Order: sequence, then C-alpha cells, then structure tokens
Amino acid sequence: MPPKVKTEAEKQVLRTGIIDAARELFIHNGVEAVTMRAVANKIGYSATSIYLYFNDKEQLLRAVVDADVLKLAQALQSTLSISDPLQRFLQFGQHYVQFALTNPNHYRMMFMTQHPPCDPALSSIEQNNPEQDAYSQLIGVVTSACEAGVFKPELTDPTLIAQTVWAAMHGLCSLQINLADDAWIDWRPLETRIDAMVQTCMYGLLKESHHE
Amino acid sequence: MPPKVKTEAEKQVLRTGIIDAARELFIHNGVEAVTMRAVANKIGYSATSIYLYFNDKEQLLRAVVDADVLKLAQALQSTLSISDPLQRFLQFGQHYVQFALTNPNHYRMMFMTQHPPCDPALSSIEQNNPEQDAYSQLIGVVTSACEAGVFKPELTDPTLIAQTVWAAMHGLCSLQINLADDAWIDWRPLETRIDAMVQTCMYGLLKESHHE
DNA sequence: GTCGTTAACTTAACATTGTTAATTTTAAAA
DNA sequence: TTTTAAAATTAACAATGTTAAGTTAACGAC
Repeated sequence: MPPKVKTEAEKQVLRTGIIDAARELFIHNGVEAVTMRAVANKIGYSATSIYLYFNDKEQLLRAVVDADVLKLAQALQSTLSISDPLQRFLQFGQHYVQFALTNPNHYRMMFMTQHPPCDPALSSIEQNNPEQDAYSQLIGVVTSACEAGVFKPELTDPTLIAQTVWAAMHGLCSLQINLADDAWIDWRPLETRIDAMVQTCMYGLLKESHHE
Repeated sequence: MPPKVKTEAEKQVLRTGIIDAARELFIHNGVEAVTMRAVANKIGYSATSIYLYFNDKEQLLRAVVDADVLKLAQALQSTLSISDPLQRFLQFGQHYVQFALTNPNHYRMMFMTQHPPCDPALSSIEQNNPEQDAYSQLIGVVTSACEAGVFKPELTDPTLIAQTVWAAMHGLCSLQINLADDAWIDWRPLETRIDAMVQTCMYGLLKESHHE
C-alpha cells in the first residue's frame, strides 16, 4: 500500500528512521546484528525498501556512524570554550576517552574497523568545520596549546603532537574495548590506566613547568 | 576415495595444511577472503572436510592467529637477550611495532577485532611461557627495566607501566593500519610518528637521567 | 578370504545474508 | 477515465557457514 508522493521532508523522516533503527540494533547487538531484514522489520518496511534510501549496507552503517561522528564532535565542543589552553587540551582528551568508552560500538566502527577509505566528498560531515569534525577540533586545541607555549620547546609541529596524543588515547580506548574481558591480561583498573596514560603524555609532551 | 586410517601425524599435517591455506588467503586478501570453500579449494578438499578438524570458522581463524601469536613472541624473543634492561625495553617496543606493521592482517585479528573472549585453556599458546606469550615477555621486560631503576621513582607498578606503553604503541599501530589511507587525516610520516611516540613515552616514563 | 564396521571424505541440502529484478499498488496528471 | 510514475513489495539469486546424509575403502574378526 504505497501512498504515493512523498515530500522531500517525508523522505528525510524515513531515511533517518532507517538510520535510527539500524543504530539501535547496532548499539545493542553490535554490527553483526544489523541485517537489512532486521532493520526493515524494525520500521515495518521490507528489506529492499532500504535500498531506495541507501546504496548498500556499508553506506547505511556509514550514515549511522556519521551521525555519531557528529555526536563526538558535539561531545567535544563543550570543552572548546574553556579559556585556558592547557585545561582545554586536557579536558578535550578526557571527553574523548569518555565518549569512546561510552559508545564502544560507534567507536569501533569509526576507528577500529576497516572500511573502504573514507572519501570526504561522500561524507555528510564537513571537513574542517570545527562544529562537525572532531579531528580538526583536535588540531585546533593542540595548536592553541602550542601557541600558549605549554609544550616542550622542541615540539614544534602541532599536527604531530595531535597525532601522537590521539594515538596514545586511542590505544588506551581500543584495548579496553576489545580486550577488557580477556582472561589473558590482568588489567589494572581502567581509571588507573587512564591516569597513567595522561600522566605519561603530560610528562612526555608538556614543559616541566606545566607538569601536574 | 578416502584412503582410510590416518595416523595422528598425518592428521596433524592436514590440519596445518588447512591453517596454512587459510593463512595465505587471510594475509593476501584479508579476513573476508577466508571462506571455508576457498580454503578447501586451495588444499583440494571439500569445504565440509575442514569441519573434521575445526569446529567452525572462528576456530580456524583463531588457529591461524595463534600460530602468529607465536610468531610475534618469536620476533620479540631476539630482543630478550639484550643485556642492558633499558635497551632491551626499547628494542622490544621497536620490534613490536615492526611486527604489527609488517603483519597488519594478523595484528588486526589479534588485537583489533572482537572475538569471544579468549579462553587461555583453549589456546595452543602456553600462558606465561615467555617463549610463547608476548604479553608475559612484555611484563618481564618492563619488570627488569623497573628493577634497573630506569623509570621515574613514582612509577612502581611494572604491570601498569607495561599496559601504558602497550596501549601507546598499539594506538600508533592500529591507527596506521586502519586509517593510513584516510584522506581526512594529513598524517605525518610513519617514522616521524613512531619517533614522536617513543620520545613521548621516554620522557613520560623514564627518569630524566635516561632521557635520549 | 569375506564381511561388516567405521574412519575419511563427499555431495546435498538448509538457513541466512546482501542485493537485484520483476511486480504490485496507488495517487496524481492527462 | 486512463495513463504514468512513485513507493513499496514479493520473488529470486548467488554466496556463505554449517549440518545431515551418503559413499568409499581399509582394517579387524571370523
């Protein structure tokens, strides 16, 4: 029973409905629970209808993640108003870790699984728009901290600093997400590990006058 | 035409034959190329025969990876004979990163994809055997470096240090493996990032007298 | 030696998946 | 009223992991 003529707005509603249904399955049951049929079932449509709105499953999942890349950027944005550049930098990292561990499935999708390399042209995220692009936020935060002179004088490339601290925090988060329950490893408490990593990065990157 | 009665040794041969076939597909075409039928085809058996030797695909892949967990431990073992504890520690890290980036598919499988939590009892790796278990190697290397007094005096827990440095290096490796080709990020050269991370960890963890 | 038993393997078959093609339904346009 | 095209559905396909049901042939028992 297809009541014809859908306004562009109505189409958008359905499109985001699909995304939301996919997200719910995705969050609660992981990526492997997102079958086209399951998503369709959740919104009362047939599986093939999804293909009227997304080219394939990859694109649907990408849309789910895109929406939460935005969410990440938003979660981080609250820290951007912190006036002290060093505090802003530290809080930014704190929020990043918190987001990752609160949204492990999305985090996994964003940074831990391989997809065909992301074409910025295809993404709904505007690259370099600091309201949407968390990476450019990071670069900005590190750059201003750099200009404030908080880093060791030999560290002159903000991008390199950013990529280093990102890698460090990402390592922490991704090991936690993937191996937290691994009986092989006698993990120290998560909070302890976070503190240790933060301390390490602070001692490793900041001028001595800014330690602690 | 099944020529009956296979000795235990012959069975082992076939078993490792299956693993090797799976590994080859796995290495060159990634995990999604490892279909049971493809593996079977490669060794001239039918797909269902594999199930005589492995319960399911997961177990087969686990066996592939298990063999390379051993390979990792072996790649690292050459560093264990370095007499100076600090040099040993540094070289250990160096070799770890090299292994990860040389064997990205295996590394991804080991540490970047989620599996049902690893039951040490089921693994062919002997936990805490330093010839097989890279994690216990790491703990050993860090512990002896700790005893040699190279770390900052407030860092008293070798396990925590180990988990921190592991996370840092893992973050570096896993971002490289997954996002190296991502057009979104203007990555600094890999070598530069490795050096930056090593420097950061050294400044962050080592006593000042051991910097550089 | 022959004859079942059973190990080793294969072919058939199933359910599930992503995805495409063909078909239906219905509201608007002519 | 008829035509058309949008919106959706059902049917179908090929691929996959996996199970069930055969098939073949070597060994042990008589």
